[in-house]
Amino acid sequence: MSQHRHPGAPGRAGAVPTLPDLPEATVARLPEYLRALHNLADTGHETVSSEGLSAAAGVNSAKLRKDLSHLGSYGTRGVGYDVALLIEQIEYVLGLTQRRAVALVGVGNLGHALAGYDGFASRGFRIAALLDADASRVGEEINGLVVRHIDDLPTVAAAESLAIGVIATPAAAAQQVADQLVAVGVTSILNFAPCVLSVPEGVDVRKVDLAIELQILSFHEHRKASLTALPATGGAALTALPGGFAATDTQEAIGT
Amino acid sequence: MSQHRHPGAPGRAGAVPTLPDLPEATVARLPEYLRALHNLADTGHETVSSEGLSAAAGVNSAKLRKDLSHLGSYGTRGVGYDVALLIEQIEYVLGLTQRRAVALVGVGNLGHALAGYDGFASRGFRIAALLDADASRVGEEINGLVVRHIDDLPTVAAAESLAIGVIATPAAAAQQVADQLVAVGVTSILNFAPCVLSVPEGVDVRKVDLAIELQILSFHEHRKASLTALPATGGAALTALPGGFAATDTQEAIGT
DNA sequence: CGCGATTTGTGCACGTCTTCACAAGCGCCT
DNA sequence: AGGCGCTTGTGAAGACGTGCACAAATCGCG
Repeated sequence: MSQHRHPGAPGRAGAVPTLPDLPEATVARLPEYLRALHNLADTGHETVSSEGLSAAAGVNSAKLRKDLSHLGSYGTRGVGYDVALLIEQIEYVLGLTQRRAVALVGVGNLGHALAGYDGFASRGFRIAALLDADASRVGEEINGLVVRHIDDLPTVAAAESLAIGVIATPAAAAQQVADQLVAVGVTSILNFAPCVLSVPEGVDVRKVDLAIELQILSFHEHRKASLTALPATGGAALTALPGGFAATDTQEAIGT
Repeated sequence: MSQHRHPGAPGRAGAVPTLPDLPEATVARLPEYLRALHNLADTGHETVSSEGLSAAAGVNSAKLRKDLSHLGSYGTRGVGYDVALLIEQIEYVLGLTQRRAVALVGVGNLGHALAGYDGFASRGFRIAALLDADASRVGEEINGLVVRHIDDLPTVAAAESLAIGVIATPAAAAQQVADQLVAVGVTSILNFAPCVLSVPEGVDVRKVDLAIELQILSFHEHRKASLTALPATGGAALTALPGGFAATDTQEAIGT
């Protein structure tokens, strides 16, 4: 029937089924689709159209179809996508068929919350160890897990198949922790510390910086404010501006 | 001297100094530059080259120069950028010259951590209120702030100039909270709940989903694993594959 | 059995982002 | 004063991502 073939293995019939190498943008959206699909499955839907799924995931429907087509997806024209099948496929592509072990380093304010966050457990991950450098925190029990000292990392890595690490330490400690993680074979790091990590090639780092997100929002606030204020106040708004670049720039323009 | 003009106000001489409308990608990087610059300032640097700053921020130096040029930046050729001046400019563009008030809704696991996170305070924000719908949490004191009931939101908004809200509730409550925030005039929302929010036009929403970040890393893990495994095992790897799409696809290819 | 309604998958054009490479500008040294 | 080395700012090209619009495919119904 369907002559479907992966984009990743185009010509060679019977070629090894390497993962199609998806565009990064697509990969970043797949988890969102997955979440929406689980919701749909829980509410009894068996199939869903690209229109319906894209609405649930908050994206354009054409984009969704293109994304799914990249993974050689099985929709049926005139009907839509089989929810269960699509879940299975996306979970396979994302490597979620096995529950991945994650080491969480840094049990401070944020690390504490992460340790208790159900979202990790419910979406394919298992916190295999809580680690901290602070001896006074070692031994503390959080959510059924005991905090161990960071020096136990090699032991933990030996006992578990540990590929992913989460860094929730202060920025000053992050690089050292990253080095330790890499040393025991971790090849993916989720970094919550506000700093740049340098890691060897082959190691993936994703960064989440809560303050940065707010600062981006702040920019848009600033922009919205300046847009709505100016048409009303006209040139008078000039005097309200801080010294920075805008004033300099503007003064030159006026001086001409 | 410098005939500099904002891209945002191209032709009109003496035009109102609207913010240059920066590319979204640039906006997302400015906070990172800002953080790097603060580090440099703290370590006594007065100027920095694009090479140096880009290294500290973890980006390409050409990209950094282009980003900075977008905001009509003042570097000096042969020397570099004045650290203090650049900080001032970026902070102005990001709207951080005023300390912005933020309402944090949802004081569960994550909200608790966010309430205690210094990064907000140290980077231009002030948590103006902690709110929760759970009456048993109301009255609790976190980091010097008392948790108030979500119904007090209008009161809070009236007392403060409140433009930014952070949602750290369970997904089920997020949409309702978003509506309430919008109703009191919030125009930027940072959403930690794993769901899509629908908001009126003019309201910005940024989403942070911790599990999604891990799932993206998981994909890369999966990919790395399949890349290193296949050349060694060859076609035998076929039998090791899960039932999902790969098997279906492959079996068809084999069956032919 | 054929037709129309519906929905997927995708070619194409457009816009955005990235990167290279280099001219223009600046300071320093002689 | 002049030249030299360094660094910025930017034009142009290419890679990437997006969205439209439509042909191809499937189902259900008469």
